[in-house]
Amino acid sequence: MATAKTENFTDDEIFLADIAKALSHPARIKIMKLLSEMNACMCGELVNLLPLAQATVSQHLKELKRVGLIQGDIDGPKVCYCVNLEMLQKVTTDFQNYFNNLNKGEKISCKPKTK
Amino acid sequence: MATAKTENFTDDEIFLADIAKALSHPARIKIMKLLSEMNACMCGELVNLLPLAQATVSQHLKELKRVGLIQGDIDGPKVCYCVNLEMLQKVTTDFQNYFNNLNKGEKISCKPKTK
DNA sequence: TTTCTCTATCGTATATTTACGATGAACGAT
DNA sequence: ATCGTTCATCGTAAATATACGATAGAGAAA
Repeated sequence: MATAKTENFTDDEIFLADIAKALSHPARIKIMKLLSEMNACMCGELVNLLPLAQATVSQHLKELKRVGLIQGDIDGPKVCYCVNLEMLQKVTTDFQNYFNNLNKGEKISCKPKTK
Repeated sequence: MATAKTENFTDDEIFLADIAKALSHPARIKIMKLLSEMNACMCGELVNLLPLAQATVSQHLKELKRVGLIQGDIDGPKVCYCVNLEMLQKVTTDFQNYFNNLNKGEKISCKPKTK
């Protein structure tokens, strides 16, 4: 026992945390929804559907692109964004496994006296 | 069309983003795992299992408590932390629904020319 | 070519996050 | 009462995130 202390986090832990970070803003949660509903969507359309300036939307898109959740195709002056299906499925199963394992181990909780 | 623009985000979007934020650090991903594996755990044990100072671990625990993913019971000078099962199950199904809906809408992706 | 549209990036301001040492409060044990 | 243990909080420094206006570049359209 008492291993770690200087030991770093695992790749899995870092991956899950990074995806969670990419989804840690309501705008990015919504962008994912919008992109999936519309199949694909220009950046400008997203700007119209969000209460944010164009530069800000572009930044959020960049963060989602960073982790691979979406991709953007240049189409003339426009950019067509869409969900990256492969990554989405990996993320879906990875989080499902993570949450299911958390549920598994737990049988007894602490006393109700929550601090 | 082109509704929104000043419209705020929905409660659902804010909730998912907030949970994602709580899980957006490897230490917090790991703390959830450790608490579920050990059923319940003193703060000091977590400190020994993480490459972080006691004050920092306490901060991470606070963030997880903030969104209700864990709870802590005072037991004399110690505090016994554990996963909040009800919240965990809500979060599990909420994220499952979110990801499944994202997968549903998508059939066609953009051209491969990812920018 | 000039102009227009679309989007990424720059610059910047503000707020939040992360991390740690130090301190203090709560409690058990002596 | 005093001491040791456990943990939260304070103070603080550095890094990161969020937001926007302004600008620049890449094409389409004229």
